Amino acid sequence: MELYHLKTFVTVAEEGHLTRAAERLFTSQPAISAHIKALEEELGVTLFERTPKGMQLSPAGAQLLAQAQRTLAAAGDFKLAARAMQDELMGSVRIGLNTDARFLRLVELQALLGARYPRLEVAFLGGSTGVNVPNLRVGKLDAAFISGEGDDPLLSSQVLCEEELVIAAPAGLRDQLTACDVPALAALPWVYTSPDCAHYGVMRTVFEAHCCAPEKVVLANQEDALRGMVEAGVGLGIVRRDDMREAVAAGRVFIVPRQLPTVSLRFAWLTKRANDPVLRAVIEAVSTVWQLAPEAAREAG
Amino acid sequence: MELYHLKTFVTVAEEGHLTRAAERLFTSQPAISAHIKALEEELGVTLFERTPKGMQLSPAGAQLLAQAQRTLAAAGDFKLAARAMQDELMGSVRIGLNTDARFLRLVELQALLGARYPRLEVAFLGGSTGVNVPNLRVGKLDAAFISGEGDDPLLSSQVLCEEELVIAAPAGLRDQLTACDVPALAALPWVYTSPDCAHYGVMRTVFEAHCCAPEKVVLANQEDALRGMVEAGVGLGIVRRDDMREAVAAGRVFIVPRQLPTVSLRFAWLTKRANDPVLRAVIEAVSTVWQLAPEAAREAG
DNA sequence: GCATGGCATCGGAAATCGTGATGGCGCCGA
DNA sequence: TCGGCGCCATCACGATTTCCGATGCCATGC
Repeated sequence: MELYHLKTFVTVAEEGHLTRAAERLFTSQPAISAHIKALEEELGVTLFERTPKGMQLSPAGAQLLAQAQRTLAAAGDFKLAARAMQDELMGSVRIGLNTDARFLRLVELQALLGARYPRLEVAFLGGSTGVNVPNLRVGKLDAAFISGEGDDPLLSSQVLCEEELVIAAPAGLRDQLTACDVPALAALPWVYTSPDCAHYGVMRTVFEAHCCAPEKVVLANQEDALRGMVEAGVGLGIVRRDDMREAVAAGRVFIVPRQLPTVSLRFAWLTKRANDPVLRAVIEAVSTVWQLAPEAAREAG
Repeated sequence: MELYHLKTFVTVAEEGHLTRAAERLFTSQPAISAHIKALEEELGVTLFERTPKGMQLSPAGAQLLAQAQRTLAAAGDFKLAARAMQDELMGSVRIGLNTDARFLRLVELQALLGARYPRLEVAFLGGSTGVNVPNLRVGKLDAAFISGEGDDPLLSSQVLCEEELVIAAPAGLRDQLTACDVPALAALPWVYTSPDCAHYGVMRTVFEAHCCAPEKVVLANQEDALRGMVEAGVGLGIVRRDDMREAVAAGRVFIVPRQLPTVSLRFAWLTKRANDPVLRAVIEAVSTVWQLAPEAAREAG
């Protein structure tokens, strides 16, 4: 028993004639005659009384008609639902964060994704560059914001902006900071990040160029934790300039006048998953939010 | 899109492998691969993600799975319902009556039909032999009780019993009925029936044999009406003997001691509909109630 | 009595479906 | 690192099903 049997059954019941039903179904009368016959034989029930005027539903056929229509309706719903979602992007995407939401423009990204793809489930998972990269590799994340060069061979990424880094110092240390040369800075207490963070690389670069190492006091893996400690007077730290504006204006912190190399904020994903339409949509949305041309996406070095 | 596509879809979703699904469906792996492919192409939706471990439902496929199962369930219900009623007698039958229910053993007949065929709708429609026969011919009745010879060429019938008829007279006429010869009877007032009633034929036969005609007073088409009029003293009438026992015992009526020919009570139907299973079942039930051998059914003369 | 309209049946053509073999692709263990 | 393995996609061919046109039968209506 197949759907076309049921379709024929219902049509014949509605039309009352094999001939008319055949016209409505764009086929021949013998064909639907065979459909009805096959259905009746399979079910062991005579569905119609054959009269000289046409096909009249038997009592059993009348009872079964409703269920046949229900079945066809269910099939129609199925098809309709499928058609409705044929172009719609579905699924879920897990995006790793490496810094605060405002800087990453998450609200705008979420708004854009929500408007374009209402059935897409987006999860923003807090973290850091250091944890995001391995999570990408093992599939715990689908995409992530990272800072640095993006030189992982398995990852692709696009640059969103250059982060301007500065050395921030607590106001309480201003007296000890008469000279701003590197060795003097190294002698002061530092709040440092984990080695897998791009800021750590910047710090290391600066000090290694002068063959000295900073005085490490405490490790803060999370950016806001590091910033809080700097503001609280624990020590110096490397932060994004715009992240410190408020504290600088309030006088709790000052910026050491020394130029640092910038690091790239990137949006990264597993190269081999680049063809996933969900991923492509997210990348496209990120590009839009950061006002990049779509071709700005580039393979990782 | 056919049911087997949906069946394959659901099975693959449940098994997670084309190969296993193929085993469960007793077919080959390329076959169901083609099913899935055809379904996906028709719907424009990828239902599965192909992984090295097998087939994993895509988000769209997961959403559609439930509706596919609903459709299959509806189809299964349809089949089940059909199978359940494949041997069960259904439909409706209209049976014409020509006399009182007790004499026709309607309670027993109804009980038997109800027990054997719970889905059969039975309608007993009051009437008389005279109206039942044309109603049978035009299809207003499916079967009927009639009295007489059943010589209609379109009808078949079986004899249920012989009705013993008597001439009943009101007690008030006893004085005038000293002689019981036919001419004397003809001179008395008669309650007569319509010409299409078998009793009328009996009356006519009796009087025509003696070349005289009864004094007609009033026509009573319905048996109980005739009986009531006889009891009320309106005139003589021809009735079934056992129908008058009560009135005779009560002294309201007496029986004229004259032998009358009997008429046959028959159960009749349209010959060309004799193969209708519903009709056959009803005929069989009537035979049972009247304790006839099934082969007692005979063609009309 | 003939024309009409309805369904059932039949034989051949056409499309469909199923099968077995084959190939590509990841994964895993040696 | 390299076969072996499991899995799915594809192909060509054979078998089955399906469809069509023609025909026949039957009941009805004019």
